Amino acid sequence: MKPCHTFQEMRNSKFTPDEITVRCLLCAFTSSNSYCQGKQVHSYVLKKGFISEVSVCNTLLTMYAKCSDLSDVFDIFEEMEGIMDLVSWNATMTACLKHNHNNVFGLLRMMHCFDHEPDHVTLTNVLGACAVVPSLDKGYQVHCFALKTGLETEASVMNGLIDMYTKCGVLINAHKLFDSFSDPDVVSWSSLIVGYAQFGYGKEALELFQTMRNRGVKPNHVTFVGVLSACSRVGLVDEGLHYYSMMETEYGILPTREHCSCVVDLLARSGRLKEAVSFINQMPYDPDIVVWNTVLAACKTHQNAEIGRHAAESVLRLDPSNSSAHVLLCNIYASTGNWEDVARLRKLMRSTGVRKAPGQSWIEVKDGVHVFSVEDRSHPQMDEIYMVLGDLSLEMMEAGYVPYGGFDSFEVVPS
DNA sequence: CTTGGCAACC
Repeated sequence: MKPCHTFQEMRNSKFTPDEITVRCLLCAFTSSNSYCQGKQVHSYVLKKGFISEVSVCNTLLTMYAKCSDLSDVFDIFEEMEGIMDLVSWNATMTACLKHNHNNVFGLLRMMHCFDHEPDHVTLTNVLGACAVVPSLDKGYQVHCFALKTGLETEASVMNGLIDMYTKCGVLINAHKLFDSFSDPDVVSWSSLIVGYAQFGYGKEALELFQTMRNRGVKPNHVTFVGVLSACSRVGLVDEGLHYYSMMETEYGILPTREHCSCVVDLLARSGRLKEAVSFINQMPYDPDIVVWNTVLAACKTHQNAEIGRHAAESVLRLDPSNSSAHVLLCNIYASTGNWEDVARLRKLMRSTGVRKAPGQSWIEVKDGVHVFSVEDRSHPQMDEIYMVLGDLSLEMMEAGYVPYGGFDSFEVVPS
């Protein structure tokens, strides 16, 4: 029986729907992602005057956050002045975080002005926002607040802190916090494993995975993404393939698209390019741009023109304006002396106006964000920055560092 | 019967 039919039947009966009925309906439409039906309930809510009920508004906020965009969420939120409670603030923050809107900190300041005290849901959201920037400065402030209020003991806050420190690259803090946690769950373990894997500590990640299993915590699909990428980073290809099959046979977890991408990365990065392509051909998903880009990058490293050409052409079929695939394909044609195709591709790029998007990086210093892009020398302290950069580059080379892609792509001073 | 299925490949 569908919720809308039950609702219709109820309206024809002697029972009158109340705000609880409405909330249940909204929950149902939120989980089935039914925007149109959710909107109809919204109209009903307005007609029957339930809009003055704060819990109904909160459920509306959640429904729009899941089924629509932020403008619908803010429309409701702005109409709620005077009746909003802690849940309203939290639901709106969750919506901002979900839609990558950078207003979580603004909402935190606003809720403070409205005399609402943050709870563990608020802190979990704010920590999530610290992790995406990422901002260690703000993260430390939230950590202090969590200690002061005792919210640190809350599992979601603890996991949020572990994830925040991981994303900020301070694995020591993440691990310390993890050790102080009496009862780490699958999320805590996975955050740490993924963190170690991402920063290149594959061995440590795999050791953590082993300890986790020994302690009887059941890994899930996210844990395995971490495990597979850990294997990929340190070149443990056969171990990675072993974990990939273990995932299904021992834990009954069916591989998602992410797991398949990890296996492609695992094979391609180590130079087993043919196997990577045959894995792509037999995996249960249509290959997307991510997997072909992975293969393409690996072909560049391992100097494989034949598969590289296939990968680049596949990327361009899915995204005809992909500039880096154009450039790499050009290089592949050139490396095999295929000058006709080089000329053809260069002409095509000029006529379609495909240009390489400039790379950007940024760093947060105190309360300002400093942005840098290629060949941009507009920063007021540029001379000092390049002096330090030059020293660092020398030190790195003396230590034996060879940049990815070789020295020809390594520029100390822009031309 | 109102906020959280938190953590994820390049």
